[in-house]
Amino acid sequence: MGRPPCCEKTGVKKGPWTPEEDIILVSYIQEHGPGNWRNVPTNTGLLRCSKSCRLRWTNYLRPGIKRGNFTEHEEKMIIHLQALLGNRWAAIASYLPERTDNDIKNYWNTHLKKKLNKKLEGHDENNHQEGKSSSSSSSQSKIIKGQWERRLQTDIHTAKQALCEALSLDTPNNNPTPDLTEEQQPVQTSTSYASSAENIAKLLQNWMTNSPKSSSPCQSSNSKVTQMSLNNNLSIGAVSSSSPREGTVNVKTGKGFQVESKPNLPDYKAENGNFQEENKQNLETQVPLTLLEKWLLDDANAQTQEDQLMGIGMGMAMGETADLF
DNA sequence: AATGCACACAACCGCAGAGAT
DNA sequence: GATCTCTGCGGTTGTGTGCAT
Repeated sequence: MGRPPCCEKTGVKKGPWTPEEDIILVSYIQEHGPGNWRNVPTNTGLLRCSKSCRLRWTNYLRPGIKRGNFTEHEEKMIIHLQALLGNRWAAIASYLPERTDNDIKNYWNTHLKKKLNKKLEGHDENNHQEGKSSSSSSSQSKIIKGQWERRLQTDIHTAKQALCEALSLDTPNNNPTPDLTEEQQPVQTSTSYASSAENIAKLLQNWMTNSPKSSSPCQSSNSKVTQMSLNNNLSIGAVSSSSPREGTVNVKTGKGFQVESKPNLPDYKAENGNFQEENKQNLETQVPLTLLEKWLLDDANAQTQEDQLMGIGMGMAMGETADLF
């Protein structure tokens, strides 16, 4: 049974999103809430694949996303979590609620991987210089591999401790990014979506009134700059809420948000039923965090869980990441 | 000034999981 | 249980930008 494509391949626009498309998408989601992505292109008139709409929303338009440079602390967390979890970017992202998995993945691929490789190469060179016994790269790799297996047993505890420290230092709501200016800092409010919704409303108003001439598709650099500012505007004041709202939403699937959707577009106040993706994220960030913390702290289960860990993150020697710092 | 290259990031693609029917 | 549909995830690609030559 062949799986049907998520959308018709013909007549589907690809490439960078224009601000106009963003506005359309955001306003639609304001009205109907995120979900039912299959209907989004038809209902909005966007010539985009449903998946593209979802991706655009979850990665860039969704409230609560922090963009810009990763802090040193975030970097540490990513490295440790990657060592623990492997390339499970969504899981890693759940510990950094303001970052998307795509962002983390990109950052890993472009920055951290190189950084680690450099570190590892430095290790290799040191090994060459220190011990001339390793005459070939293959024998060295065997040694490294053997070392890794042994070191895993000891370093896993170090990694646990490091991650534990990282987690204790970096609770999302009380750790403003030190590298960012005040303007760049996401505004932390208790009214999670309300403020961001207002910003979206402002954005919509400004865009409608100020840029009627820009309705032509703007590509290249202008488009990018506009998109960035748009994203920033949308993100302001949309940091994770203080506590997950209780409700009837299926947390796992995120479904059920339509129930309380408001038909009136101009009302951008947060509705309980809308933006449950946000709620879902909050919930998901809490649950695995608890589990991990439990895992970190539960030495009694250490051996069993280390066995489980052997199955993940095999590509990364834990000790190597610990050595980074 | 023109060209080429490397890098960073946004977006796409295909697969898998899970719920609904 | 089989099939359909939707969503999420991870890998990969495409494109814009900045820098070096």
